[in-house]
Amino acid sequence: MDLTQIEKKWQAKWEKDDIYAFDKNNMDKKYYVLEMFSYPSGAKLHAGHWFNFGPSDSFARFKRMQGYNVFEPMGFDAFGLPAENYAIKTGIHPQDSTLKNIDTMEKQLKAMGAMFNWDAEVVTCMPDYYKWTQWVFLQLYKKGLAYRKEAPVNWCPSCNTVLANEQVIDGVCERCQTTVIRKNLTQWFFKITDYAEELLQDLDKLDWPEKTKLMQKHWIGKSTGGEVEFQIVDGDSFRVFTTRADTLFGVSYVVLAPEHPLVDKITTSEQKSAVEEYRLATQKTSEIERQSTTREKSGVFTGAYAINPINGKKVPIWIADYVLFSYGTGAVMGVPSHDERDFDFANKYGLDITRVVKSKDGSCDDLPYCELGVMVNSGEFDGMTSEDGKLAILKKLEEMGKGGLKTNYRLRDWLISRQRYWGAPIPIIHCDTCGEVPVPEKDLPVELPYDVDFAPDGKSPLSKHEGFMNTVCPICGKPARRDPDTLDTFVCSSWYFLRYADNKNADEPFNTEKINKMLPVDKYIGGAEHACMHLLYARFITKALRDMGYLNFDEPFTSLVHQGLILGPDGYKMSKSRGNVVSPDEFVTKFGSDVFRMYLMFGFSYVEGGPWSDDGIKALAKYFERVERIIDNTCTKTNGKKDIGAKEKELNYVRHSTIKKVNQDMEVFSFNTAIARIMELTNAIIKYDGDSDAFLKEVVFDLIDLLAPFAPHFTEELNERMGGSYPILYHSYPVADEKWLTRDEVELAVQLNSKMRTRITVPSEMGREELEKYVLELPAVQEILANLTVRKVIIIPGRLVNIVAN
RNA sequence: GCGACCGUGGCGGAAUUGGCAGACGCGCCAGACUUAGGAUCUGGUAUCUUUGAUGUGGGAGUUCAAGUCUCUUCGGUCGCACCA
Repeated sequence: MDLTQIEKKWQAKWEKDDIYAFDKNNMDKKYYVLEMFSYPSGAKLHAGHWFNFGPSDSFARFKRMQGYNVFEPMGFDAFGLPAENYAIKTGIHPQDSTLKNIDTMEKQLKAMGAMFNWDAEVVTCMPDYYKWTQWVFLQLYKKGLAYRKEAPVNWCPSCNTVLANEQVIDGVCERCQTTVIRKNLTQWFFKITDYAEELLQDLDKLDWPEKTKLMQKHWIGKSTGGEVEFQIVDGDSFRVFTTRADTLFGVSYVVLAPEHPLVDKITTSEQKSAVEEYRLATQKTSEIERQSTTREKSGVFTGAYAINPINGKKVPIWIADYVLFSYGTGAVMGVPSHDERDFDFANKYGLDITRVVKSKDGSCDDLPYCELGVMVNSGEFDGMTSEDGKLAILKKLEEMGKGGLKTNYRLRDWLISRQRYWGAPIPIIHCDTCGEVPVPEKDLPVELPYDVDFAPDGKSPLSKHEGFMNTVCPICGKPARRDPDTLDTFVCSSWYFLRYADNKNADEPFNTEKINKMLPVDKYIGGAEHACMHLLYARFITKALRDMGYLNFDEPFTSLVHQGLILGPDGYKMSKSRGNVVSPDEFVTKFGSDVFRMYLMFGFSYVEGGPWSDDGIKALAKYFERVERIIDNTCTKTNGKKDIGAKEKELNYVRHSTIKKVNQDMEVFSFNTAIARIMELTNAIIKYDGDSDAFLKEVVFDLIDLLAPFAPHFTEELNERMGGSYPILYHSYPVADEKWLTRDEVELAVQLNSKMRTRITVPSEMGREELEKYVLELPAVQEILANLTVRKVIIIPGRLVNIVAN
């Protein structure tokens, strides 16, 4: 069979007959399968794209054959840095390269033969889409969930531009090797932290991989503790966050993050130069480095002192880079006796170390002692346990107006502005009179101009485009300037799954009633690298829109599956720079898309992925030929016998156990084992040498139906030869008949002291006692047990009998 | 550094969730058919000193029973907030 030929033939027919059409009137059985849309970076799809889309499409087909009304849309996440960098390098405009890439990728995706609903397509860089991305921004802005503040960015002093983290290699700019510093710029943020608690709580509702939920949980990073206010001698006050208020009496110094605004105010003239030098050095250090616990601690004394509110003790104020301004209050208290990090720090700089907690059983007297225990040297709190002491101290501080209980999250607000060209413009106008003014919704979209100089020179590219920048204030009508920044592409991708359901709507981003029926997504499929960012942002936007009444569900993705990564043949991630990118095209041309797709599904665990190898692909081509031979042989058989004898019974057992297993495996994306089962059924059909032709025909029909989601074109062709109804996609997926799954006899393993001794075959309905007696009386067992006393017999029905004896 | 995950034949990978380790396939070996074979079919294929013993990165533990649970150790992969 010429597979590439029949693929073209069936694709044309399927398109003509519109067999994938989603039935908007049958919402009761809707099933929304969504693969994370792709970024049109390279010109072509690589094997990894196929590994994402092929198997998940097979899953969608499986659901369709189970009778669901399947919606499987596709689109492109088209804004972003790579297109812009490519443009800077080559001069090709991001819009041109992106649209061209989308065009090629669409063609390739169509050639795959997936059941995508192309009429629902979404492309994020088109004005009819980003208009609504801007709308989302405005709604959050109105709700007080979007705001501006200063924030540090990676800055290359030589290129004069903001760098993405991935453009910073070992602390230097990837383009010019200049040391990258951290610089404060005014940036837009979304207040995702307002939803921290709900984002955390609702994880329990989700059918997601446990590890992903755990990662989000950690990312949100809830910790309950308290805040303590320290008064600076002759100055302001500041608060520290701590989870160990019970150690408050042991504070021997406090530390501010080097970026803390108070540092300038409090630093004494003698310490000025040392502090300045330290702050400059900190600018060059990344947060990941700063948090490293193995790195030697460093810090500088500011010359100022603060008062510990609990005991009035005067302690020095230091700055140190292990304190992050972005977490907690940007200040911590140093308790060397009960914290490893503080202990090292105090030893290095000769600070006091006072023990204030003892182990409960007096067993451990070493410092630092980081466990909970019993409080000592803590005045009125002596003798309290750490657990009680924490609360008691915080309660007292609260009475004094110097602190209290506080829950802290590691989650930070989402920085959404980018000083880049290739993104959705931020729909805000800055007016000298009226200040920050949102663009009226009727004026959306704020269109991204084409003729922009996006060479990096220290400013947002849009700020240099006078035609774009100059506008009038919607409130007072005076000349005003547009915001020159664009939105993070994660904003575009945090609501696209809503637009799919209503992508042609010109009046609103989506119709509430429509999406309430279509959403949430029933099965979301994509890479695990999105565990924290995209998946968290999409959850946040969904909840924010819900609170504004635009939709009525709490979570966007009910069930989530991560596919693994297909690595290059060398075992490394595929990348152009390594030159290990595997293109599917030559394999698709040679073997056909069905063979290629099924090879990906059979040769790798879907969740694990692994290094590419084309060793097994021929095997799948051969397998297709074997199946084709079976069909052709079966077609020539004509007798109508359906008698079920021993041979038929055996084949029927394999048939129904295969069906059962395949159905189970498909649900959990265990495609490789599903295919292995189908191969076993194939082998059993080949071995069958009975003469009940009509029965055999039934089994063969089941075989091609089972295969249909994996090899849609091939099975459609075979189905036609067999005279089955068209299209095979509308057949119902085989369902196991339990009555054929019980066998008359079962084989059991017989073990002595857990070691395999022999195997026996017994009637499957044999009871425990009868079985025990039977086994013990077997001559082979008698022989083994010659000089032994039986202590116990363990029977696992259908599996084994273990005789414990000595 | 922090967090998550993984480690099973020559290879890709299974193992009903604590119950016969190595399903299915590749590769390899032998045979059949053949002028021919990179086609097809049949059989074999964890290791060893093979009446038996050993074996799931290494070491310990729990259990009648451990690839699976616990501890420890080594190695690898992914994420860490401006790549998407």
